[in-house]
Amino acid sequence: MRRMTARPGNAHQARLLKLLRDGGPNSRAQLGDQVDLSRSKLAVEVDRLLETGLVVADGLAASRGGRRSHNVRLNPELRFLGVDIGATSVDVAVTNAELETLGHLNQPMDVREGPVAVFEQVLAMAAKLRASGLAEGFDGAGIGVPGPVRFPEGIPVAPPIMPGWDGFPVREALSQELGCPVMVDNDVNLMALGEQHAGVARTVADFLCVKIGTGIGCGIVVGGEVYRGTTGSAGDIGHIQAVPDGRPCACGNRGCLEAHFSGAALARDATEAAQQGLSAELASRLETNGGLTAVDVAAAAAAGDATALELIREGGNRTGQVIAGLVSFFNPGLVVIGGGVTGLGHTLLAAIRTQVYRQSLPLATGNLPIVLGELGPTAGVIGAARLISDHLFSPA
Amino acid sequence: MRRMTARPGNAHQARLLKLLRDGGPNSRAQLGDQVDLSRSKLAVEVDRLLETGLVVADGLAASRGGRRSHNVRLNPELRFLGVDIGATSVDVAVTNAELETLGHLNQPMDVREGPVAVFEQVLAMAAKLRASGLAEGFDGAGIGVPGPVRFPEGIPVAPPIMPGWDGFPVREALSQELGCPVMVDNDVNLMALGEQHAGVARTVADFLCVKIGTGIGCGIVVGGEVYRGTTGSAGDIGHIQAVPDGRPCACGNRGCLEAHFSGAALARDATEAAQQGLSAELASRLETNGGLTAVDVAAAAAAGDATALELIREGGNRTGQVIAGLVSFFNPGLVVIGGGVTGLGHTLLAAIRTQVYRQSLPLATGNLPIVLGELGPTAGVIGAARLISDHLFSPA
DNA sequence: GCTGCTTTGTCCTGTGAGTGGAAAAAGTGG
DNA sequence: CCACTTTTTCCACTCACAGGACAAAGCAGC
Repeated sequence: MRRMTARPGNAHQARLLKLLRDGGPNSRAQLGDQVDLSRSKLAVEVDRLLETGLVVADGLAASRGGRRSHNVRLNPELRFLGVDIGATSVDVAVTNAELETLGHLNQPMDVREGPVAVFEQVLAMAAKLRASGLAEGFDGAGIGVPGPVRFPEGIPVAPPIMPGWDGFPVREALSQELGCPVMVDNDVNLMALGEQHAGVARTVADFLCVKIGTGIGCGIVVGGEVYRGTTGSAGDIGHIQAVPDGRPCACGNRGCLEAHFSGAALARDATEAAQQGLSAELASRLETNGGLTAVDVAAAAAAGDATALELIREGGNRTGQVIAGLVSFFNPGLVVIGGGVTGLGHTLLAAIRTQVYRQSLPLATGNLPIVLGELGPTAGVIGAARLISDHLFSPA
Repeated sequence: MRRMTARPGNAHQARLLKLLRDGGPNSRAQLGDQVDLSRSKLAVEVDRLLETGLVVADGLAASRGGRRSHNVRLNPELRFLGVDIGATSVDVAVTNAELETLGHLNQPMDVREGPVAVFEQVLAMAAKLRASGLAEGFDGAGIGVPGPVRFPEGIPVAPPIMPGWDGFPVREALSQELGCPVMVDNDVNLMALGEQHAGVARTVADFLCVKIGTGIGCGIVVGGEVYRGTTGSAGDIGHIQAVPDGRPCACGNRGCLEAHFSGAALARDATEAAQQGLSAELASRLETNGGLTAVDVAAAAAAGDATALELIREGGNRTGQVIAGLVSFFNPGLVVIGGGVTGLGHTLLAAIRTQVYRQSLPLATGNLPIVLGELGPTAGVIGAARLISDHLFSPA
């Protein structure tokens, strides 16, 4: 199949495409109920979309009491590629134009190997998905990287945990390789987009999405739009001071949140505890696996290990303290917690909630849900697909 | 003069009004250069604005090499009222439609006397300004109050420092009394608007405006628009924890920024220091005035008093620490410091800068000016006038 | 003061977006 | 088969707006 290259010709068409993306197949009459256009105008725009091939006819709709309406839907052959590059693993997924995941691969990988090696692997994974018959090609791709991005150009800037990526033209390079439009963003922003599109944040205009993985970051959504800050580093909360004169951090300061709680810090603290003989559970795991990760701590906690629980609780307290500050400042309508350590589950959530509800003022917390993300590891790739579809479904 | 009641009939007219407000008298030709409209269309819209009386002819412009163009300007008889209610004083100013301050009054006053008493005084001040010939009436008024506001309705909600105001229909009541449209907002947001309109933030889309007065608050501007949060309490940074297990705060927690540094806290600490004999300078001022305020501390610091300087420096450090966190999170293009304690000047600013530049990452601070507000005590009233003019100069 | 050139303002017509009514087409339930 | 509903198409009409033609006004040089 030839890849689609069409873009909506005006704001009405863009609106219709997004309705079809978010609401699935729809009758012309139903579409008419949702947009404020006359029937005649709507018919014209739908016809034009059909001509471009972005939208196809899809049989007759159920009757609403009279003549049955003709259904339309986004072309089911459209394919988006969602890529979520984490610090220690990569997720690649294929979606249709309605952003339903058709296939999903996950592989361990170290970002520090640099963009060339990483993208070789990403392209191989994409090829594998294509080979399995899920796609003949891609109409667009969204890429998430674990660091700040100069968004308009799609270029990582000064990423602390991924040296070698600074200034690498990710968007340009991948667009070339994949032969389709590409958008690049911070992985945390994509998680926020994912939860907004298909997760817990569907109905909230202003929310925060805190991702606790190898590092800690925060997606900020203002009025339904991701806010990226002046230089693309908004939401970089890992280096907010959580403990005065606390642990030294890679950034050169002391007491950064990330130095006290994150996947990496948790693994380090757990190993330390195991070596000091504070926890038999952790020690045995350390021996078996030759190392500890956040997953081990989660398992130990689930098994009732007091040390593991305490580590989680303390980390949650630190995180909650920082989030409490952000809540006072930003007054969001929702806080989503996600990322690798969500396995720590309700122990973590409870600690965070306790801090926030205690420290922030009632007006800000009164009606503020603090919840775990709904999409888990797929939030990133769905967000990535959403990113590129938002781009492609906007007037050229 | 009969008050104007007209509003722009469409987005073009709104655009033109704002150009005339921000750029002063302008020729039709110049306006044409700034908006993307054909000359014919422009002429029609300008004529309609002339008909409404919002805009008047203003002679001939200088020649640009050919026929001289006709100038137009906002009706010079339009008057806006800007009211900035602080915790301990009230500012009232009259502006023309170009938001130039024509008259300004300031009076001490305690908000805790409640809305009825306060507005009695505000109305008296407005009447005084009117009586001095500056205005025959008002076409709109903007009101700033020192606490969170449910913005669409113009009603204070759960304001900690102004009991008795909760739920008082400020907008409705004042609109009745003044006989003109009224908009109400948090005083910090208005300061941000003021600095954006006529101060240091004219060219910045995303910035923070930290006001340190009796309390501490922060105006947030995202993409040129004030962000107010889900319940109107965004920017309420006074109760972010600055010192773990620090001083008890009126809100019930410990270590809130406001408990450690603010006009009130500074006065308290200075008094304590004077009583303990730590500073002769402060002690003598305490004796003379029967009490100390932030102004005394500023004066003592200017006179070189070590204790006063240390108080300011410590407060600046605390504030800087909190701001550093906000900078990491929000990645603004500018931070403005304002409010009553700006008298503390560069000692304070230096302390804040040190903290922020040390604690936040280079990508966020690399090109981040941290400056004092340019407008001082007039920022609030100018912001108030700007608020109501933005409202009135938008399509009905 | 006259002449050629530039800019500004006005008038007028053409175009394309969009609305809303009428009528035809396609169903449903009795 | 009939009365009624919904969907779709068709068409005439309105309105916003662009852009060209032309007149008015001003400048600079002679």
